[in-house]
This record gives sequence, structure tokens and C-alpha cells, in this order.
Amino acid sequence: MNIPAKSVGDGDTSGKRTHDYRVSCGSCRLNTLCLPIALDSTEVERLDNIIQRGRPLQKGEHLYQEGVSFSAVYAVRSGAIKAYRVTDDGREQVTGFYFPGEILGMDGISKNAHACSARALETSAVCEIPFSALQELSVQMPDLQRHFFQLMSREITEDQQLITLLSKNTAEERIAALMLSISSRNARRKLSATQFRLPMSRIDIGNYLGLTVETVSRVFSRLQKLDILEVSNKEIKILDLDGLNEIANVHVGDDED
Amino acid sequence: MNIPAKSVGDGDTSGKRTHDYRVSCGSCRLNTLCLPIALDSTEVERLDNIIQRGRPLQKGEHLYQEGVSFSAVYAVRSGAIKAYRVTDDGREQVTGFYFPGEILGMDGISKNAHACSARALETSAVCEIPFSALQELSVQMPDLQRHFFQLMSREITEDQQLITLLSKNTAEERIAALMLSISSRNARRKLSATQFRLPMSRIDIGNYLGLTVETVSRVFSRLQKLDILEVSNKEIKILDLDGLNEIANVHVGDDED
DNA sequence: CAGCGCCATTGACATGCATCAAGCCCCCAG
DNA sequence: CTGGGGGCTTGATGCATGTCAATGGCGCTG
Repeated sequence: MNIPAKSVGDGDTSGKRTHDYRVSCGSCRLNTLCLPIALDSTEVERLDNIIQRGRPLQKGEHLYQEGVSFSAVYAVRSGAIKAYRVTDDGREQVTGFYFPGEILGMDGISKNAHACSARALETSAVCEIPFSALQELSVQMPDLQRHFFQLMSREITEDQQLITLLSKNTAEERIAALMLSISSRNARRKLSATQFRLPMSRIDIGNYLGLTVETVSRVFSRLQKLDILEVSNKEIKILDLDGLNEIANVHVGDDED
Repeated sequence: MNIPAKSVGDGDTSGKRTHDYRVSCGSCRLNTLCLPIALDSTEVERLDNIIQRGRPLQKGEHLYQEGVSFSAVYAVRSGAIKAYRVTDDGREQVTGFYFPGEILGMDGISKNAHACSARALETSAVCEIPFSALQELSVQMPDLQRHFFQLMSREITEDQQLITLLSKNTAEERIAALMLSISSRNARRKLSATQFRLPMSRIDIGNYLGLTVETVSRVFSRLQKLDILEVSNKEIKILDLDGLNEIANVHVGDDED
């Protein structure tokens, strides 16, 4: 709700879907972050032609569900999406949060079926990029192919960072790292790096970071007491970016020899 | 640098190292698991032409190091490779183990520099696949492009499985899952699914699974006491595959209501 | 064959986080 | 304005796993 999809805000659902959800890539504010990066204008136009833009997702609505057949990847235009999978014993594991300009769904390529589910954390607009068309286009546009390889590779390295975080770091370090990640992703979009509203619940944060809600809450309280964060429900203000970095960096050099 | 081009295989080296490192993809025992899958024979030949095969890596030798510029991905032909990154505070995080038929190095694509290091856990043979050539070939061979997308996607979903494991599961469950993973990867290569030698140390296992050596050791002892595994140093025999599966599956349905 | 060093095992103890439980805050509906 | 419910916070307690320490086993080297 704090990031209304441009052109969508009024008279959303019901019959008259004549609204232009059809922001083109060429005019999209995010085209320097998203897929079109590294393409020239005629290429962007061709990419634009394969992309589908639908009505925005309401909070809680699914973009896709684990197991359903894979046909497209998605770019977030506004709002926020969480991806999660359900473990064998029925618990949920959040695997990622996706913000405007970011692309999700690539996990589905390998088995031709989505390996996670994705749902909107708040009202969100999303561009659907049919994968078969993207593949064909990639064959014709090597820059696009390369860029998409890079996007997938980035997803891999980010997952590996999370693995490291989960495997080695304390609750405090994990929360600090997440806050910094959100901060820098905001900065990328020219939003405030020090003040933002978390779109996800404490439960989701804990789930993502391998912690319980209670621990998440306690860590926020502690960081507030240390004057590193100011936390008011979902509203976060980073008061001491250096301090936060220090915590996330596992206090390099804290120990003797 | 540590993988001399294939033209170097015979002739150059002193003595009788006339081994042909020049196994071609067409004749490679692993070609149904590896990159060539889904390609017809003329395509395999073209792929084969870009692949470099060097002398084997000795135990402990690096295949590539974090930070060095990225130029190729690698397929394991024999032996075993571990991938790891070094955290900000200098500790190591193992991010994966790679066995014959598996491909590593895709993390380097996004930044054009390797995001992890890779070193041989035992004497290993590796095929080097120059990435720029692979990209060009992919443009000409859509099946190859698709397959490579799938490989990257598989890496993503596997990382996500590890994330879930680290975030939700107990030490016992993690070890059980790793043993099962190795078991099924052995089976894929037509080796025994129930008896094998671990190429990695307890330290590496613990590091990979977010546990200390001591915990790994204790879990092995416990599983042995339960007659689920027979452990003799690195030699593992799975005595009760179902039992192991049950442990890894987090005892579905163990709790009331 | 002896000695050294690394890896693995085992035990005793410490601790960070989970669990359980209670209460509070905020938002929304009526 | 008032009541209810979900999400968040805070406290008390327990447990799984980390930490520290000692010992054992195996392979390598001279």
C-alpha cells in the first residue's frame, strides 16, 4: 500500500480491466534493475512484447504454488512477494523475499514445475515473463541470454550467503544481515536506506532466518536498546549503520591473536 | 592454469603420462548425467570440441579460487570436489560437494568472478567448459541452452533444500539427509547406494551442515548404535535405508492430534 | 619401526535459542 | 466507542548443540 502500482490504484478489480497495467519495460522506472538491463531499445521492445501484466495481487494471494507446472518467471513491479516451500512434515520454509525490480520463479525451470510457492506480502504488481518465449528470445539476443544466466547465478550466490548465515551466525547477526540486505535493496531503488517499512511479519522473518518469532522480537528489542535500530512494529529506522554492519560482519577482529 | 589444455595431454609431459585425458563426451560413461544429456550426436561433438581436459587434480589442489575471474564451469569426471567460501571473519563455509557427472562453478557467472573456491577432496579429473564458448553454442543449440538453464535451476533448488535443512532440522536429520543424498547420487552413477567411502572429512561434513565435528561424530555413533549405519572411519554402510529415510523425513506423523 | 600430526571419538560442562506461558498492542468491524 | 483477534513482546525454563579437554587411531615420513 505504500507503493501503489502506477496506473492501478483506481477502480482495480471488477469488470473494467481496461486499465493499463501495461506499463512498458521502456517506460518502467525499474528497467535499470530488472531484465531489460543491458539491452538496447529495440531489444527492450521485443522483450516487452512477450511480457504479460495482469491485475495486481492482493495481500495473501498466490502468484504460483509449489508443484504446479512451470511456465513463466516473474518480475516484481511493486509491493513484495515471499517465496516458500513446505517441508515433508508440513512446516513452511521461507526461501526468499522479492522486492520491485527483482525476479523470482527460476527454481521452477529444472523440473518444469515450481519448487516453491510465492505469495504477496502486500498488494503487489508483477510482470509475467513466459519462459518459452524468453528462451526463444535469448537464442536471438545473446545479451539477454547472458543477463538471464547472470540473474540465475546471482540467485545461487544469494542462496549460498543465506546458507552461510544460517550455518554460522547468531540470531543477532542474522537479523542485522537481513536489515542490511533490505536497506541496500531499497537504496538500489532510490528509496531510503535507513528508514523503511517491513512488508513481512515477524513470523516470516524468523522462518526465513531459522529463528522463532520470540527470538526475532528479542533481537529487535536488544538492537533498539543499543540505539542501533528504532523499531516500531514494522517501521524500521536504522540509527547506526556502522554498528549494524559491525554486528552483521561478526565483529571481525574481536578476538585475540 | 592448473588445467592445461587438452592438446597438452599427451606428448608434453615427461615420462609415460600418456594417459588420454581425452575422453570424449561421446564415449564418457557419464554422458547421460552430465551436460551432453538431451543433445544428439552431432551436437555432442560440437560441445566436445570446446571442452578442455587437463591432468587430474591431486587431493587438496584448487580448481579455482574465490575472487579470481570467471571463465569456465567444470564437470567432475572422477573423484570429488568441495566448494566453499570464506566468511568475513575468515572462517570457511562449505557450500557443496560435487561428484562425477555434476557441474560446478555456476556461481561465478553473475559477477564474472568466482564466488567460492573449489578444491579436490581426492584425486579428481575434471572437464573444463569455457563459458563464453558455451554461451555461443547455446545460442546455436537451444536444447543446450535449455539444459544449462535447468542445471542452474537445479543448483538453486538444491541450495534451497539445504537452507531448509539448516533452518529447521536437527543434527541427526541433517546427517541422515546428507547420507541419503550421497547414496542416491551414487545410485545415479550405478554405484552402490548402501555402501561407500566418504571423500570428505568430518570437519567438512560438519561445516557443510552447520554442525561441529563433535556433533557429527556423536550422531554417527548414535546411528550406528541404532543399527542404521555401520561407520568405520570414512567407510559407510547403510544398514537400514528405511530407518534413515524416516529420520531424514523428520518423522512425519510422530506427533499427536 | 618409531614418532609426529591430523583426524576422529568421547566425556563434562556451558550457553543460545526454543519452548511454554502470559499479557499487550494495534487494527478493524460493528 | 467497544470488543475481539492476530501479531508482537517479554519472562521463566529446558534442551540440543557448542565448547573445552583428553585420548585414541591411522597414515606418513624419515
